[in-house]
Amino acid sequence: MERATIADVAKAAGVSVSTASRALRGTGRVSQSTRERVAAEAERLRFMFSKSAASLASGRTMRVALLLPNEISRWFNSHVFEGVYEELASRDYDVVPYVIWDERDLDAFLRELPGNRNVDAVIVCSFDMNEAQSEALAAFSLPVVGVNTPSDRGYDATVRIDDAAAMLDAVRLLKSLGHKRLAYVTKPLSPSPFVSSGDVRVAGFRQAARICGYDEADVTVIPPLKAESMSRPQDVYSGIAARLVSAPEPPTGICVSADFAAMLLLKELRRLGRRVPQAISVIGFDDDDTAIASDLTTLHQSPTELGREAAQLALALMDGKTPAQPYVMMPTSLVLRDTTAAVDAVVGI
Amino acid sequence: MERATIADVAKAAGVSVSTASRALRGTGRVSQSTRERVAAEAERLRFMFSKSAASLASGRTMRVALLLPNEISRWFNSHVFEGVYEELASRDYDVVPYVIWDERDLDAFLRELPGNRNVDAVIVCSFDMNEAQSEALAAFSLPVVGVNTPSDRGYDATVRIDDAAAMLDAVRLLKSLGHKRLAYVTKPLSPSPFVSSGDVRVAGFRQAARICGYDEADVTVIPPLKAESMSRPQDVYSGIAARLVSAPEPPTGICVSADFAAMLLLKELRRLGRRVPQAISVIGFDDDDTAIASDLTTLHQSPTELGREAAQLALALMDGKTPAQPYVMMPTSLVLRDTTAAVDAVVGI
DNA sequence: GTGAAAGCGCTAACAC
DNA sequence: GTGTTAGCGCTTTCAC
Repeated sequence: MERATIADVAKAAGVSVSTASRALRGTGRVSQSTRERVAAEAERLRFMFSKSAASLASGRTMRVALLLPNEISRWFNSHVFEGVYEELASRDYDVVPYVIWDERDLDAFLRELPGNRNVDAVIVCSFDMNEAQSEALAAFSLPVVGVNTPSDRGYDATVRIDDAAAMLDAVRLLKSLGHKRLAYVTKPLSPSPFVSSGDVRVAGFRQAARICGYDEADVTVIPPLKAESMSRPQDVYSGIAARLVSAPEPPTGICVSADFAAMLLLKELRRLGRRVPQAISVIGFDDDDTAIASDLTTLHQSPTELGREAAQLALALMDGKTPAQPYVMMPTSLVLRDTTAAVDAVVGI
Repeated sequence: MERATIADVAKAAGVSVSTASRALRGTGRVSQSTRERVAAEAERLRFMFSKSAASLASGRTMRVALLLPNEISRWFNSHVFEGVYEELASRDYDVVPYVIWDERDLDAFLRELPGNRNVDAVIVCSFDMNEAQSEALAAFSLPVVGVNTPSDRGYDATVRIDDAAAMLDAVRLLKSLGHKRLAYVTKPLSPSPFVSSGDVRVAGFRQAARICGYDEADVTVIPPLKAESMSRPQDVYSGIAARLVSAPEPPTGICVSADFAAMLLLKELRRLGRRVPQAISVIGFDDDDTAIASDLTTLHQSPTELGREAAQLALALMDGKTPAQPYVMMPTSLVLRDTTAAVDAVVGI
């Protein structure tokens, strides 16, 4: 397939290159007849724009970078990606992922990409950069929008879920079911130093417990473990399950920071002979496929929506608009399934 | 951040633009001292290459397109993406996804992208194009590599899992467990007309049954349903479960084309009072998180590996090499969990 | 080992 | 409405 350039199209249609450009892009004033003639020739010659040439000349790349702190395939990441893609693709933008595992990757990104008009915007997902790093990013005159970032500093816009409200929903449910002692279990840490630590969520849980009148002594928080320190992921949860169950006053209402972790914990609790939900209630977070598989009561969130919202903000910013509400909080919702029940229902253990 | 161009760097280092280019890219002969001087100035000026300018001048875009027939967030897609990304990113390529839902999307892709040097290669995932379409793609002088495509025609290289061998593993297991009647359940069709239909897998199952000595009458195949035709996904499986269970001679060994579907079917079978694995054995496919959650015996496949392999082939082709083995078949492996058991163990129902 | 010069294919003033 | 003219920031012969 011989590459036809816009010059070829222009010549074939008997117009100048600039007219051909205007006609093909629908900008400026071009007569109906010329427009059609040019379009016909372009079609005939199988003309395609060179994105590189267009970018170079216009300064707009039609490309936005999506920064991820870990695997593209993770539930959260891939869903955010999907949302971002949907919005951006419909406006003809390409979205290019960059997985940033460590400082080296971030440095490389910062020193190679955002400068010389290589992307039109950057969307940063679940990232926790230090001040210097986010300043470095902000220093480029590019829209930077964050998804579930720990703070708004350094971002032109951010989108996040309302962790505090979510935890309040969960704790209120447990309270209403009569649970006297609660626990919060954090999923293992990702190896990337940039993943948001989830502190907001734990803090939200603690605060919710306080609001609902729980005494600090009745609230256990299991901090995250390093995933690598364990042979099998399962082992992490058998340890935690044992610890929870063997406490002098075992908690009966348990919140877990992610469904996958909740699912594993659930298995371990049952393996230890604890009946869920009869003896212990478990609430997950995310509402992913494992929650469905485990019939897990959980807090539903929609990372796809977060991605869509983030992309819309990026779009607005790229258009030079100032979003009316650049810092967006998205709701979660409690999904009741089969791992929560009233404490009154306890029969045996 | 003021954009420094290579000309600025060259001037600052007191060399010509071409020398600066050579120095920065490590190509051609440049003296050690110049190289260092140029590097230092580039660093100082925070120089970054303009990808567009480089592409335009060199004809290489350092970008490869990944064509997906449906959501980026799907287990298979996002894992292939991850594998592709890993290989390509380490060689400095960007990978840009394009979700092709329908003919319109494919036309748009075909007419806009691959031409004028907009990508260096195309990787096509689980795609089933017609002859004209794959010819159109092949007509560009670009490497095109397929992942789990129904055929090799039109591709410079393909990577796929060995569906036939996988199904043989599954059927052999069921046979060895004493199951007399088998069934194969296909997951609902995706709305995209381009997703590989999975015919290879069903054919593999049928063949495996034949090889293992099953009579055709003892083998049931439930064809895929249109997902949209159902109110809830669950309903699809309650229907199928009822149908399987109520047959005059109900099958007791069931293969399902995907874990998520197997998991839903499993729930329905149990809801109907059938004990799995005591009365019925179920084998899934994929080995994703829902398989873990459901303790599902399943055929493990690694889409990440497929992606890596595909990317390596694309890399070789872009380098102008001819891969020794361009049509690669990857193995699956049977993972035994808790949904398969010997028929002898049947106690009650 | 280094420099000069000619593009790569397009957009964007600016004229008319 | 349409054409002319400069570039955009690089890479790449080709000289020297």
